[in-house]
Amino acid sequence: MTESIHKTTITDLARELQLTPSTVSRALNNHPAISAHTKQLVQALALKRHYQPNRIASSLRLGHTRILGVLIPSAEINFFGSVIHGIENVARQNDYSVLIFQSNEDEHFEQQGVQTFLRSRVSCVLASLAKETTHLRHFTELKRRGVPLVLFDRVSDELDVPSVVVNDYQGALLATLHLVQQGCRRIAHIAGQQHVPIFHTRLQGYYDALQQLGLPQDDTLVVYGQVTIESGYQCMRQLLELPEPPDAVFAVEDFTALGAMEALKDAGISIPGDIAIIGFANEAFGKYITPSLSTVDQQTIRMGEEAARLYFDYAAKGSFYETPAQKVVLDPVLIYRNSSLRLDSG
Amino acid sequence: MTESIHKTTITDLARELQLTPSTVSRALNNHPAISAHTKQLVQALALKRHYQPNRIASSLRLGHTRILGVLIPSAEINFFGSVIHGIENVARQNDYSVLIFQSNEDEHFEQQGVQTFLRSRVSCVLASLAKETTHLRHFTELKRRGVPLVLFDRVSDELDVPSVVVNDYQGALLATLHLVQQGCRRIAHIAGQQHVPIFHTRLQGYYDALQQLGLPQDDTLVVYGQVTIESGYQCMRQLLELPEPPDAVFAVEDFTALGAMEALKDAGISIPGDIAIIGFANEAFGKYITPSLSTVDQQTIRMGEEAARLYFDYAAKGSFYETPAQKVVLDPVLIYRNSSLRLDSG
DNA sequence: CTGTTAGCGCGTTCAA
DNA sequence: TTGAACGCGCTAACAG
Repeated sequence: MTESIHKTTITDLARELQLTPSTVSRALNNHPAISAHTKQLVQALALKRHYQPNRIASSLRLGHTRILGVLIPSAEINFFGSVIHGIENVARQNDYSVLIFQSNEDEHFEQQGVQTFLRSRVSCVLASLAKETTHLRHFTELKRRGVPLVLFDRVSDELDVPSVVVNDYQGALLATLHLVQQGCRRIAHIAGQQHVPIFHTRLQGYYDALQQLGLPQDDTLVVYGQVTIESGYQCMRQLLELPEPPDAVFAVEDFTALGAMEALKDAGISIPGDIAIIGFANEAFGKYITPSLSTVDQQTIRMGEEAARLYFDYAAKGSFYETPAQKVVLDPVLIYRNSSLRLDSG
Repeated sequence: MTESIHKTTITDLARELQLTPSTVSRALNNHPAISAHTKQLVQALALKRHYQPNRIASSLRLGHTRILGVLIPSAEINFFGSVIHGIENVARQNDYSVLIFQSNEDEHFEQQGVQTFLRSRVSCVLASLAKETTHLRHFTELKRRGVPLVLFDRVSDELDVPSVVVNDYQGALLATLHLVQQGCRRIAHIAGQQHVPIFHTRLQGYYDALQQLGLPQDDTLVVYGQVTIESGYQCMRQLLELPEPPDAVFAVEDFTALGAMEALKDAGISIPGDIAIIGFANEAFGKYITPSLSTVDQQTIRMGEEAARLYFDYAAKGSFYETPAQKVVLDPVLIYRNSSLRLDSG
């Protein structure tokens, strides 16, 4: 289709310069055994003829594509958009390209994605698992074939491959400590479903922070929600009905925090004066609501950069699967905003 | 690198079945001239040997790659993440893949992106121009070479190629009409920099709506801002100081609207009771602020889908550049939320 | 219905 | 320092 325009090849250049394709190829790739004169000649003509090397032919010959296959649940989710941003920037610096495939949280699509990457002969697959993924065969298949695989964010411990995640535990710890530092003493936690690993981890971080500070652990201060705005609202109402309500709330993520804030506003309770609030994830809206929402940033761009770097580091060292799989754990970053700042110094 | 595992080829399959590679190829591609028996035989063995067709070889032979090259300013911007989402979904349905390149708003990177796509021999380029792009040579080059090019959102009229944009004019018109429909009569507009086409268009839509309704055009009700939260705040203050302040504000986009809302809150003016507000762009935060922000949705996912479809439609019809370039103009969709709803029926 | 032949464009032996 | 020859894996034209 639509292939009327003739594309210049090294053969064309060779013919015009009375050389062989091999020499032209070498000259273009800056091979040491080619005279400076010839190189100049070839490169000048290549420019003049608008020569563009055919990567397909080159890939076929070389056996690899310089393409990173990125498998994500959805590009529409901000988190993954940022990760793509990070990956693509590092890829570009290494003269690699990025192929995108969305699983749309469907295991079947995920398998299809792996297959597409296999067929495209990508140099590496960077993946974040779909929520509903139960079987990991398609990923072990990649490994079996020697295709480098790096996991990020939604990882699996069963798969023994390099990965990068954010330290949820530490994020929860820091968030809780921060509230105490602001003078709060009865810190509540609106938790998520405990079968989801990250939500469970955040609860642990919350508990351990209290323990580290010698604060009592009051189980009435922990309520379990559904990780939605509405659920955050309900959970907050529940906390307000306590005989001794909290003076601060650490919400498992920002939407929950938002719901909690709405409940407080409706009840005429001041934030952070009466009750301080902190969320988790640094969603885009947090900066714009009133009061602005303190939260824990998950370093999404860096996550993408690190994932890509993991591949390049291994590739530089030689083979990918002969080194033990490195697990990069990113430190989350506290974002101090008005919903939790009671003192002047954050 | 890391290529120890042997990959099955059609030749391997052919040898094992005492056939020729051509027959195997045809069987796998479901060629009509192959017996059902042979097809079954081949396909069974392909499965058994975990055969994955080599797309590189196929592309080299066929002369095209079934890859869409997507050039965007940044994957971190929500808008473009959604567009990618739309593009990838349509691409996948057609058994195409999506290659991503970010210009990071830099013309030099943009050129580099086009070059990468040229070398990768993508089947089509879908692009949204970088803000600072002045020269269009790299794009005309694509056209010159017969590589299909579809522009979306940030398009250029100089380039005579298919494109898809959202109807900003109509969005502004609808937004203004909506405010009037809610009983407002003195509608103000916080405008953007008029050298930016979309901002200028929105102003026109605003003017024309007033004219259509026979409302007076009061130039003191139009203030020009910088399209930031702070600027929105200042512009709103300016409007409040008028001898006859407005009873509604159409802001050129959501961040401006947000700033305006903050100014109103600080002044103790009720939204929408005293002054109704509507923004533009349907940014993620609008749903979550109080009151929730009415706005104009730009149909980002559909924009991606339509852009991809534009290519597939042309490709199906034959050659890309022999048909006049179609300009798809998407109808924006009004999102009615609390910042503008004074009546029960939206 | 299947086999034979050839070539897509490139990079890499081996030879000179 | 350059050339000749070959093959990566696949598909399409031509034969039979």
